[in-house]
Amino acid sequence: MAKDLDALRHSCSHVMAGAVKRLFPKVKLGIGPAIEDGFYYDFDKEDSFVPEDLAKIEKEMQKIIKQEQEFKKEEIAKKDALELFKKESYKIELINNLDVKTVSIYRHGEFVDLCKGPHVKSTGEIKAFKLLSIAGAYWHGIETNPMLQRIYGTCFESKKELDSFIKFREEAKKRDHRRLGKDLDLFSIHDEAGPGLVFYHPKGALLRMLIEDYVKKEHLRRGYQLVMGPHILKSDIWITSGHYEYYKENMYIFKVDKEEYAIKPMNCPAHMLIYKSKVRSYRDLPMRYFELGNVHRREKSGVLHGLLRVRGFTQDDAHIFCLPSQVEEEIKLVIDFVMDTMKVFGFSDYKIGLSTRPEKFIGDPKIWDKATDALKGALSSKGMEYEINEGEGAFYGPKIDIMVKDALARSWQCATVQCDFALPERFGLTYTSKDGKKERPVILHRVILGSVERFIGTLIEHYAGAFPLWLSPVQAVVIPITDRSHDYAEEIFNTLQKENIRVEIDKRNEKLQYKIREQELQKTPYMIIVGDKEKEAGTVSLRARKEGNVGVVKIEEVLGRIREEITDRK
RNA sequence: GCUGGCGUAGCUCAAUGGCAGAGCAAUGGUUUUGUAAACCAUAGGUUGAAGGUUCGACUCCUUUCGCCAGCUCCA
Repeated sequence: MAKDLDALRHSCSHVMAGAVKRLFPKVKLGIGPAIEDGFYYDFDKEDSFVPEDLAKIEKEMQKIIKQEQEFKKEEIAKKDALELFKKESYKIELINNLDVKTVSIYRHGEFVDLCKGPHVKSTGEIKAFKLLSIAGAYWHGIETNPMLQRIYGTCFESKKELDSFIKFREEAKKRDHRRLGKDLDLFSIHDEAGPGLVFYHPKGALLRMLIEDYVKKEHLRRGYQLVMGPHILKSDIWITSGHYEYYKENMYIFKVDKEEYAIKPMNCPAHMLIYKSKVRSYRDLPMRYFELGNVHRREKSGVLHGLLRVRGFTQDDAHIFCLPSQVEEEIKLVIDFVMDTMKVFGFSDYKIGLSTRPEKFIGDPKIWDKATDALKGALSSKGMEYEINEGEGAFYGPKIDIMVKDALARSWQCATVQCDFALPERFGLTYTSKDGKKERPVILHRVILGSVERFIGTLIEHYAGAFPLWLSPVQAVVIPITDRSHDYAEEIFNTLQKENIRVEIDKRNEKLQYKIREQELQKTPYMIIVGDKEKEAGTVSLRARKEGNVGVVKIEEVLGRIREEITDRK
């Protein structure tokens, strides 16, 4: 079924290109594939498309669809294709790069495109489509190539599916963490202080603390040791680590008293130095150093995105020093750790990628193969499905990436495990083996959440701001109805606070409805409403997020309910 | 960084070359309220910044900073 949908979308992209060609005959065609949520087509056009053009193009597409033009495939000789597309320089380039004698082309109406298909039978089969946006995109996705104009669209088998897709996008927009971050007063980012630098407001800082506390405890429980390094290190260290050569563009470097320092973009060197501070035995391994390491990277301005892509962030970073024979077992433990953690935070939708040796690499290819096999072995022993990203590994070792999907169905990398053959070499790390020889340990870099910032961003979108009770910055609000019940409300407030429940009291001179509305918008899990009746009977009126009015209960009941919900998380 | 769009009060937006405005929020009052927005009043602005065109610029032009949608890169 998915294949049919791809053909439909791909056909729709041809129809769009046909319409664009009719309206703007001078444009040159790039490529136009089906993608996960629809399709796009890249065009080279002198002046840029404007949003109004999308409506015009859609109208023209409707005409083509109405005419029920047949998609016709032809196999033609390469030289004939070169002649046919002689005005389409991008197509010429594609044809020249094909190592074949004949190429296939598809026609509908007057439009013809180099294409291997498949397509639907007729343009009339396209029932529900919509053009979504215009954006720039490099030819072949290479930064140094000319930038073409890409029109994104989507297409479904029915109007109903299209409508629900559009609706999903609107819903997703509402839970944008940047919007919710402001509405829920969690964090802010200030131009005047620097883009990509996050300020945590009291509720955001509390949320972060809760996450970090959990993560720290889990690491200690799983045999990691907590370490800490400084925020600035001399450039010499970055020369040793290789970052100075490979990563300088992204580093904040400065001079003090003729000595050059850099703000750390990564935590590795500190952990290397701690390892190196002593002679290590094979008996010590594996050693697992963990740090909530705050790093700064000068990311390109165009890539910054709320909390999901920032310039200063905190990684739940660990380096595992181990024997080559321990790699697979350690990776299995990391995968377990990741899966357990994702479950605790409520994520179930993720995708795993395994990146293999790139063209430029360091180390012995045999060790690479062994490490890659260890990664594969760990994944398959866990019965996990993964995609292989051929040649996408870092120059220093292969890696596993675990992506979590956000509300806009964008995948964000959270957890990653990377083998590293470079750093032990560069820092001259050794351990003494059984037979008394100096050997190199293998290093695994790994993060579980990835960056705390990014993780909070995805959490906000995942829960649409309605965090589970254990993560809610404010767990309950006591709302007195009139000032006659202020004393009683305070009594209740104190009772909850004594139980370590994060509670607030709203004594403002406002109507009950008004206060409730505000707390609903703040996604507060529990509202404890007290008026004359409750005061009289020694009860409270409980209102729960999602459920609405629960009714009149004893405060002990509320406490029990909250305690249970908090311990439920694991 | 690149392509395109956008930048007006704390927030959401209006004013298309001719007196910068509304709703919400804030503040002061009135109201003592029963499960998603009571009422009145007050205050709030070098229209992101700098320069230019013009009798006159939120509006047009240049530069710059930032944001947004993508591309490239990435935790």
